[in-house]
Amino acid sequence: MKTIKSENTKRLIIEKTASVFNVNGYAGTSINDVMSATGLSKGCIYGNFENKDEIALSVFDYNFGKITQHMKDRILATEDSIERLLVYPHTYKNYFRYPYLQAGCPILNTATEADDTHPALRKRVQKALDFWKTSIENQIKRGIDRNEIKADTDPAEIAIVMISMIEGAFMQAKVNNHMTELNIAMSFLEKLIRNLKA
Amino acid sequence: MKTIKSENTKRLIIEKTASVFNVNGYAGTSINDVMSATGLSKGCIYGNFENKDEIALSVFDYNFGKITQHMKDRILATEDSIERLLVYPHTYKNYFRYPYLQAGCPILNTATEADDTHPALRKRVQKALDFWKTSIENQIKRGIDRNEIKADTDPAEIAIVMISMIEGAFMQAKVNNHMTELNIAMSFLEKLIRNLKA
DNA sequence: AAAAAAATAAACCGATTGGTCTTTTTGTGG
DNA sequence: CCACAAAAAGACCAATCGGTTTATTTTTTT
Repeated sequence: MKTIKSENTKRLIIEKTASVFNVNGYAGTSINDVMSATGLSKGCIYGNFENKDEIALSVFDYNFGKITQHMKDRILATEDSIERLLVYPHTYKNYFRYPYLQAGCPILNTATEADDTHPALRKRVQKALDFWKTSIENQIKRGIDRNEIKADTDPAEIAIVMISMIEGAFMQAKVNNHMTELNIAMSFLEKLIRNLKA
Repeated sequence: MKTIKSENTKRLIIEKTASVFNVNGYAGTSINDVMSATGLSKGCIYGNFENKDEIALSVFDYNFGKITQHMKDRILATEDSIERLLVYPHTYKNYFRYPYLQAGCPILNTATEADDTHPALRKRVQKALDFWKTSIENQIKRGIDRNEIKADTDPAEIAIVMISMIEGAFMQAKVNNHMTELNIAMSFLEKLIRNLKA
């Protein structure tokens, strides 16, 4: 019988280790790290999660959910399709403002680590990436329907290009620890998006 | 006194573990992995390398060197600046043909793992990334001088956009285990490059 | 307030980690 | 062919790994 308390600790573990996993990676994060991040004992952690995998999976969902929620809020704040697409470069240009992006993009981090080594985690990233791509495509289709975006725009192509540019530029920002490349890439992406205007 | 033999084993260790580190990452690769990949004993490995760090660093240099050499060869095979720039999307479109890219782009893999955790490795990635960016910039500048590329082209901007698109698209290819996104992104990049023509 | 159940703490487990040390093998110069 | 040094093998080390088990505490139910 699940109690409120156990759900609380479960959430606490996820929240407190969200950035730990994002920084150190799956292989780089030990149960000891989880213990010190949460202040909980090993027994407590294994009482709430089956194993390390389950924690990592939950943490990924949590991190991705945070970004998704943020994007959704920002996108729904405007009606114009072009403005909606611009939410992505705008957000990543100011990524340091968002705690769940400061440690790096969870998709990028998890993808590069899990692609060859962790099937379950990899599947999550695949789904997340597909969800993201579909969201962008839908916004573009909506824009075409509303005559705000050129009719000959290829939604899939633009979605892929947007994701590629964001993730690639983000990688450079993280490794260089400065925003120069990210800003330039995001400004370029903005130009590209504005060029889609009907 | 360094003998030829020791240099040979050192090279063997690097070559045999190059893909192992690229697949499993630094934290995910153990000395045991190095032993089974090389068929050598622990004593032998530690006789040739100070520690795991030194192996990882050497392996990164090796992997990056391989790609760099390949690009250099391909680029020097043509005189035209646009064609030279196109070498990048062409190569990554066919990355599966190149053993040192099959396990993933070492820059991307190392960057996402080392950015927050491994200063020495991170510095290597920074240098590699900077070298790559400068190379592209120089090709663009050369193209402008030769009147093959539009004079108002911003070399830094194009270099950053190219690297971002390649790395971001590559990440998607690896995590999805198919080429769709990579092909679309690289085709887009080709269009973008051809558009630079004076 | 007592009993039952759930949650947490902490001792404990075998396997594996990166790394060292000693022994054995191997290649080389006289 | 022998002596010597370099190189490789393998036993060994403490620390840490993910995970289990048992004991204790806290919460809930009666």
